[in-house]
Amino acid sequence: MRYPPGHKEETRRRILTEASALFRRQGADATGLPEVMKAAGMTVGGFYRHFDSKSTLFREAIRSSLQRTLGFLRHNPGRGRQWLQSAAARYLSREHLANVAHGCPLPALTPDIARADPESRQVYADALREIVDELAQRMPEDGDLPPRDRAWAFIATSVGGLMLARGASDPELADEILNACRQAVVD
Amino acid sequence: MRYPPGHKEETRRRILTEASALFRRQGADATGLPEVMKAAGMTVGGFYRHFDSKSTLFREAIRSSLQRTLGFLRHNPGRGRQWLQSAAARYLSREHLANVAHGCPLPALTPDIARADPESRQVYADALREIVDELAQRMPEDGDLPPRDRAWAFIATSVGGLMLARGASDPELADEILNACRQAVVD
DNA sequence: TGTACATCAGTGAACGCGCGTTCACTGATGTAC
DNA sequence: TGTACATCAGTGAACGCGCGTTCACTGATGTAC
Repeated sequence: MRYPPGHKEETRRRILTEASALFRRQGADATGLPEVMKAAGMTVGGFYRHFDSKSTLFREAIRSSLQRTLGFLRHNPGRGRQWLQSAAARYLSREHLANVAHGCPLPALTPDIARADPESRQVYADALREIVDELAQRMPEDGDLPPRDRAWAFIATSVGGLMLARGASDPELADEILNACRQAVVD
Repeated sequence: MRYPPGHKEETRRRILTEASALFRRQGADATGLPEVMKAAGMTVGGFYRHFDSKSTLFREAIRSSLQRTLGFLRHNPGRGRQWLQSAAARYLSREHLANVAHGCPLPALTPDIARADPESRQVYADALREIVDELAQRMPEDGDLPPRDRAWAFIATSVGGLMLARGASDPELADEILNACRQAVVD
């Protein structure tokens, strides 16, 4: 072969990274393959050496970005109330609000996923289960509800809050939403 | 004129209704004007007698569907814990889960709105303020946080929970999310 | 060591298609005189 | 009362454009003998 070993894998990874960012920023339908390939430093013809179709690319982008989110959760040390507070502060921050392209895919892409093919939704459901399992273990002991249910509520409030704040044109309104949700998730 | 009085307004309303449903079901980018006009029983050429552009249509669809959601909130009688319980039971139900086209636009379209033009985001922000005002008045007295903050958390958990549940391909997983959020929002 | 051929990641033009928007036209009714 | 013209919601073909996908080709390297 005329390329060093690992070259193809590296190219595939680069396409996936760029596509994943563009999908989150613009939505899946508004992002064209020519644009993705240009961002990866190639022309569009080469795409099909790496992926079967645009929907396969979307599926793999979901998979890799959700695994990245899971990685962040696992990397954040500790548990209990303190862990929750720190996780919420990071997730519901102005930085995360502004950084759609490299942030959690859930607030940016969940509606696109809900409209996607069954295989993509399966990838999403599997990753969501891993995320809720991880969170359930980190939940504080107190509370009437089982940890897993509190974990779901934490995810829903965080994802919903960040997403709603991103829609608001007014930064003050966005801040108000982020602050309220940050306080609510730690009780 | 060759059409009875009110005919044009009625046509405009019909286009808006159909567009609003299609946007929620398929996303704004995946919904074409020919499709919208066909759903309204017309051909595409007539569209521009009623709206300036597709983005204007999107903006008006957001406005009308968010006003509808606000209408449902206002119509639901009572306040306090009971009101919250009943609102959550309706919002986080299997019926609402399955009925994307005629349900609340927030879980279906917020990412599309976040990517839209400033005018559309302004319409969204204004409606969101009306919704949180309405909810804050209905919140139970108890709790450490101000009613408005609890209202934001209620919205975020409800919208986030419904959206996340819609993404899951597995109905059991979806039910688990809905149940957990329903219990969490009433404390 | 030299030569012929195979491999295959990537190029770039081409395909059919549906998009948002424009526009000349239709035809039923209202208005002017 | 009758006729000529204006109005305007809606039609349907056309426009330029970018999409997802295909495909003949390139050219550097590996392999066979």
